[in-house]
Amino acid sequence: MKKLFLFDAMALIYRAHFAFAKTPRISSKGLNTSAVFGFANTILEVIQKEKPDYLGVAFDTPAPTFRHVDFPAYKAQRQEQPEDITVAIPYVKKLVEAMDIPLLILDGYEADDIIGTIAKKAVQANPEIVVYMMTPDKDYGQLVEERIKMYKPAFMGKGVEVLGPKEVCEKWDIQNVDQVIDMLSLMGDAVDNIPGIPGVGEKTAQKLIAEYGSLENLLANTADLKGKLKENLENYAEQGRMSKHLARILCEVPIDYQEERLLATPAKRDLLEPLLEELEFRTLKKRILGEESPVVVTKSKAPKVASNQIDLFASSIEEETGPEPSFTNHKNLQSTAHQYHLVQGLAAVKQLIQYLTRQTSVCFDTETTSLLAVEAELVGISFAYRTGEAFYIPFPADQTEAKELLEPLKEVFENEKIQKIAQNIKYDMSVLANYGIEIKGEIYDTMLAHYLIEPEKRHNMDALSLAYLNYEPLSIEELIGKKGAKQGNMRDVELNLIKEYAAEDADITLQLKPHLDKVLDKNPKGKTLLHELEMPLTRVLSAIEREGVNLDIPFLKEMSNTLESDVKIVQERIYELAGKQFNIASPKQLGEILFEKLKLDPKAKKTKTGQYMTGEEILSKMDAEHEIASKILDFRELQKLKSTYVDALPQLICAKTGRIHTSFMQAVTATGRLSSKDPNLQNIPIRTARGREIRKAFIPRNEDYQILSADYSQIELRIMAAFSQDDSMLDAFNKGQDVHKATAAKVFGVALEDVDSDMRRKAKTVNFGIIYGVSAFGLAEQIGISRTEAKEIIEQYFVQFPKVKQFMDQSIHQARENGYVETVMGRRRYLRDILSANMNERGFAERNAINAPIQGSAADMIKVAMIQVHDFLVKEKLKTKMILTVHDELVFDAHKDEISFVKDKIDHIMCNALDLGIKIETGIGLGNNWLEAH
DNA sequence: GTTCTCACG
DNA sequence: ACGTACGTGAGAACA
Repeated sequence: MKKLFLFDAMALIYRAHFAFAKTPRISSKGLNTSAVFGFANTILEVIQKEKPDYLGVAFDTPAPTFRHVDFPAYKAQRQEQPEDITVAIPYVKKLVEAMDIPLLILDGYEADDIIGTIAKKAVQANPEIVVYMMTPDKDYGQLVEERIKMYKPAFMGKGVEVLGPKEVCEKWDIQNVDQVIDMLSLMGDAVDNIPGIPGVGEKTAQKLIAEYGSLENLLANTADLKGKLKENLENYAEQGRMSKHLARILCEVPIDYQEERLLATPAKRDLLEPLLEELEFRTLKKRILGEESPVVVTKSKAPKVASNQIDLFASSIEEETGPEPSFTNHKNLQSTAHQYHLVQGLAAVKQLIQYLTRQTSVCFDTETTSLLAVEAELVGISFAYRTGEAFYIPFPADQTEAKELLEPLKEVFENEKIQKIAQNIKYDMSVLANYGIEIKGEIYDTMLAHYLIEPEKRHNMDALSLAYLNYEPLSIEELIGKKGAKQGNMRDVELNLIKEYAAEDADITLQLKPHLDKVLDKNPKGKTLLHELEMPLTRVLSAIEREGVNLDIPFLKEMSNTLESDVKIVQERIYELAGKQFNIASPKQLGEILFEKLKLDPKAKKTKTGQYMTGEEILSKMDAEHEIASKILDFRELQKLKSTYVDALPQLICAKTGRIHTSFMQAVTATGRLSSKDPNLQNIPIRTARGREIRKAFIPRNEDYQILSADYSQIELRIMAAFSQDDSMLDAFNKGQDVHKATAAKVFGVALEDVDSDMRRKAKTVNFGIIYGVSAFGLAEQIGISRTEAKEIIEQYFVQFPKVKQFMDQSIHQARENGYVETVMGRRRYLRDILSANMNERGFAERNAINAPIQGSAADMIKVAMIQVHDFLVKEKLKTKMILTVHDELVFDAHKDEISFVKDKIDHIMCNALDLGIKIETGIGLGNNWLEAH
């Protein structure tokens, strides 16, 4: 058998161009050679591997085709041809000429029509010939027959895909290849702007074609159907017929089939050599011209057929999820009589203490002047120990007097035998700590109890009261007004009103506890998490927050000045480039300048609200096109650093302590992580050189101290390895290998020492992707490769790490069975959309099913470590203090005399916090600021 | 108050 | 057919 290879040049050029979108090949003269390079590579690979007997390259022409004439909107919506492609086309033509391959071009016809015609004529003329159509375009499926096949070139040295009639039918799930046209006429084709029938996609089209065989037969029998589908088929019947007309590849192009013209011949060395030199394709040149005869006419084996690709998240679940679980054991407090007492004066307080100290469990709530615990002054405290009754103690504004009144209450708060219940107890704990009172004994936080029951719901007291007690408590707004400038002060609230409010809060919190316990008792792990993890952690967090962090203010002031002048310079340049002044920080104005005034290529669609997208991703793609793009990125970076960090942080220094005190939120994230706010100290810059500088402002309390930072190495990936028990991955970690490198070696099928930086980079991204619940699309976006290539990499990953795939499937399966997934310690995340018929929702839930146990287990681990490290520092009465936690990192203000001792102990605790059956490692650094400590 | 953009793990 | 990696918080613009 002889082989004829026909190339669809434009389709291959587009494919190559976008495959290199993120890291284009640029020649020293600034020419983007990605498309030419990709095309050359493809053609060369085919020649060397397949040794074709006949070759031809088909091009489209700018002249209108019958499709344009019959349907004016044809390809109208296609984005304008990228400049880089326009420039590439003449080079591709030159290349084809130099290789002495015939160009197949005819005005009024597209490449697919030409290829179709030649293919059909070739097999008719020569019974000894097999035609391979080189194209990534699925429409060619309609032309396939026994001796006409589609040949999809593949990247990365992976197997190519050859599609005969059987494969095409399988791919589309149809009976014969003619139905490819029917499929396209129904579902349409966005690329070619074939409209299709509204509301009909691949799945619906498959069903319809399976039943009716063809578009015509379907349209003749719409009476069988019902609903919207019927309506659309009837209303858009004509559009469907037009679509079919457009989708059909014309095999009667008026050209002759001259076999001898297509015969493969050696390249024209004198033309090819200078061309490759000009394009700076040095290695390619060696590959082609190094050999005597690059195009060899020989017999060859049939190409291998690649296995069918796997749809990662294919699922047949169609059912809707059931109703949300709700709590029905309501009791209406409004009808319940209550007694709220005002307790004024030392004598009355002492009397109350008599009652309180007889209890094993007491609920309390503090009223203060500020939401910031470090600055808050006590206005009152309420207590409750039995339902329907509560006590409110007002405190004098004079702080000395307040302390005096508070002193006897130590008997309650510092009593080890009394359990203290409160809503968001960390706040009350911190406020009381300001007055020298430590809450001892067991603590119970209704907010955290509910967080462990339903992490994604709201956990404020009003919501809990409504959900569990069917009662809407007095709102704080009724007392002091809404948040903001107009908000009043707790101190100014009338005594009887604040008594009702405060006492009620304690009463309700007390009543919530048994309801929450009842739910938690059904989940013993959740109960353990509350008492053994979250509650002890609350004390640690309170201590960290109160400790605060020292900031180098003069340094930040200096940095602010520098940033200000730099912003001005960049801003002036942008105005100059734009030709007018405008608000650069306004995405709306910026979009208009960029895409309307300067007419730059918007690269992406608009946002939902009809605005141009001007995000980092878009602008970086544009920076080759226009200087303004990179200047705007500079402006954004500088502006962000200045406003969010450099200028904002000094404002938040506490007057009392001279340090900054963040709040670590313990009941916010869906996965079990902490979050940090006011200020957020978990997103201090580190990725860019300029941003990183800000970390120099985080300094030890004085010269006797240093900053010590300890972070887990690859913690989420290790957890993934432990969960999946994948031998290769466990092995890499236990041998202390560079996992990303090891992954690259496996996925790209090379020896460990042959992994280059690009392969490692890709493998690293894939590893992250796995943790997030990969999609080919997401991975392609992330590393700037084609979706096909991404899909291949993912497939290869799962071949190499089969148990990882198994783990992912298992997680999703578990979520479907139970409605939730859980971490090592049993922290749950409910995934109500896991059975949703909506692909989007379900896909989201499925990715969460994979990610939540991993991210959440890492959170469990660092929380255990924090508790143990804190206990150690306290027990040893060390001066070293924990001051921050950033998901996988702990930061300490470490006394120099203690460093050597503390460092090893911290490392040991972190590495052994949880035993997952895998080696855990940390990185520990020291320095005179946070940046140096890394 | 919502949207966009961008900082972190 | 759709939109697409997981989890956060903050500042500025705009409605």
